[in-house]
Amino acid sequence: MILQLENSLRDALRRHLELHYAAAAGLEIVLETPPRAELGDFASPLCFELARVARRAPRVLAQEIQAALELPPGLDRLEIAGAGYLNFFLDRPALLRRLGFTAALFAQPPGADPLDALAAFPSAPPRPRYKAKVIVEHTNINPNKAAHIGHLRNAVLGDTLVRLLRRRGEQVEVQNYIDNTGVQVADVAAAFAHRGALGGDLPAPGQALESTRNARRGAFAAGELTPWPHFVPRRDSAPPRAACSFDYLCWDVYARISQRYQSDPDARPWRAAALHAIEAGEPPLAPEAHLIADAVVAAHLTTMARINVAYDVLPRESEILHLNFWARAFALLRQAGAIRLEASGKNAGCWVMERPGARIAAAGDASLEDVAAEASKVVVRSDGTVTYIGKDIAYQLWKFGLLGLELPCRRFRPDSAAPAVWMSAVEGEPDAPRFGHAAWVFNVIDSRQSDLQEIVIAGLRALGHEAAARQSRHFSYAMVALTPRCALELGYQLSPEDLARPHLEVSGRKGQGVKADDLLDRLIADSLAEVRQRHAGLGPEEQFALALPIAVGALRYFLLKFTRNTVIAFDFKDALSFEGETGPYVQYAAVRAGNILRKAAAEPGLAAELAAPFDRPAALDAFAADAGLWPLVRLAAGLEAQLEIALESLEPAHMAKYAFALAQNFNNFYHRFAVLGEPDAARRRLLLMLTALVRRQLAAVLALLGIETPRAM
RNA sequence: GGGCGCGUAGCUCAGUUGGACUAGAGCAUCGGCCUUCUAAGCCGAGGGUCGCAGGUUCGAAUCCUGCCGCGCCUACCA
Repeated sequence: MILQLENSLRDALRRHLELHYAAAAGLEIVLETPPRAELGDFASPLCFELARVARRAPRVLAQEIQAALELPPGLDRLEIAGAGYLNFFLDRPALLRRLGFTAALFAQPPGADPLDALAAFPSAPPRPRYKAKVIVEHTNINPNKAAHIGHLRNAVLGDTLVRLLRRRGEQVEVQNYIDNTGVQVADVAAAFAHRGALGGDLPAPGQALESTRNARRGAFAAGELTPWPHFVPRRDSAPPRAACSFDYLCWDVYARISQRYQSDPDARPWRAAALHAIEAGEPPLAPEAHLIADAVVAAHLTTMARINVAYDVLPRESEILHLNFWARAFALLRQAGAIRLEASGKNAGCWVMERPGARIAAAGDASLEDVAAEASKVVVRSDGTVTYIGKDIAYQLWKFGLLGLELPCRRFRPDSAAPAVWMSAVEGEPDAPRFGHAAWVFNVIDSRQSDLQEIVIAGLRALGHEAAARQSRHFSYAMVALTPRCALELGYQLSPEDLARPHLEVSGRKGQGVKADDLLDRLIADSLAEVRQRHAGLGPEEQFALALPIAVGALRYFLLKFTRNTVIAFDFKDALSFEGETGPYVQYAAVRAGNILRKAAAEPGLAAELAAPFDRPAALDAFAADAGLWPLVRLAAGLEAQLEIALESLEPAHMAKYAFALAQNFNNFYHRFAVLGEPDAARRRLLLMLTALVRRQLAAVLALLGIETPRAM
């Protein structure tokens, strides 16, 4: 609502400047929200900027503009403040009408939840910017072990980006790339293959998978676990997650084989042999590796479903290789001269690509050859196998439809409770959608890989795909690390240097890190304990249904409130908090607003009043002029404008901050105004309409963050 | 060595792309508020040389330069 007015005001200002101030050409029209509501609804410091080029005093220019500017409809007046600020005031009663303040609130069949009626209120129409398919690639967890908090940050950021884009009306395809032929899967497959030498009582992978599955099914059938996707223990007799989760089992297997490589040089060839067997499709290791990877993928999808993250398609690396995506890309790269076969130096025998913008530094003791080698990246190893860079260039080309190949797909686990998702396959199903062919691509990958992402984009450029290179975005974010305190809490041994560090990187190889499902389980246990205290009268199922969205809300908000390039130093104390700047705080505000509305709808006299439109213009004007109430209206109506800022800066944290600010303002309102106790009927009606507006916007912004609004808290 | 990022209250972080007398939140600490639409809340207090030094300009936490400190990357791993 506000966004449309803001845009029309910006257009009016631009036209006015073009017409009257030749010097203003190319000047950006900056509109911001004034620090205090009495200063107006939009402010522009453009006269200061204009003063510089027009060589006249800002205040004089402001007065000229004030006298001559024709305000677009919906705006009431323009005031000058300070040294030359332009402060614009909305036609506030008109905005209230557009926001539905005079419409009937609850005209609906009896028995329905009155809050459902809020969906009928006007909201801004979608305004897509890209006007073409957008691919967002996220999650991308190596399918060899359970997901940890670092993976959660990726998935939550990616999923929220998708939600923001879709809300703006963009056509988005969500891809989750599965590296099922890489070193990490090979390591776990090798561990199973050498389980005799590894010691312990590890069964064959198929058997291990079957036994964890049976353990889970048995516990579920016995009523000890909640249904998919959470599988949370209902009783103390329920098996721990580690006993019935194949990805947990693999977590330990991976840690064991990694340690074995460290301590036993004789074990190291296992890895290369496994990689070779997987690539050649040799049984039994290759089919076992596929079994392991697909089972772990299924576990990851379940984990992500717990926090409302879903995908459209899962392209697997095995198809990138076997369907000759790489072979095609390799031919294209050679043809274009983008890669060359190195004849000498440390990369002799490799196909390499120049690092973009690489400069030969004046190196101290490094030889010239080494310095040159550092400026180039290996795309094909001397043994003829392709590196990540090569595969990713092929994948990126396919995303843009530039490879000339289609990716056949089959339904992944169509018989499971999970939502439908497609997975690449050598032979696809005929009714599979046509994936790829996007105009914009966002790769959600942590900032440690920004170097590689730049090289991939340089690869597109080297092939002459300038537009695709420009429209490839590395949506980067900093890693999740552990505070030393948290690492100690988890029982890890730390060196004195580690203890002094601000944060510690998690190491999957050492089996270190906080597993995603463990964290969620703790959050659910904590929120369930709260719910039991507050809603002792509810049955266990209902209590659980309330506790779930609160736990998920806490987790998603925690991961979203940090801006992307802030390293999250993970600490249980902060992550498990439900107070202050948290998801549950925002949910609580929404629930409180809903409670007022439900109570209003339950009072027969009031409900009848609310079912009719509101016709008291004088009361509406007085309400619009109330300086104590307007800031909340202004803030609540600004959702779309905030969405634009969040998308412009690709910063989901901006949306999280907005959600918190709105909740905070509403909580303040909640304490200052007794809505249902308001004696003046007309004013009570308007306070209720404001409550309805805020409830609607809070639920909407929470949904954008992938957080549900619980029915009660 | 080079590249990228960071340095703001005791702690964890925001800061609308250079703007508005007083740099904002949350946590922690201290003090108040439940007979009222749920206290997962509200109100208040203390706490800051925005790493340091220069520069650019009407105006700098924000831009430029140089230092200091920290993190990540700089593999024929991804």
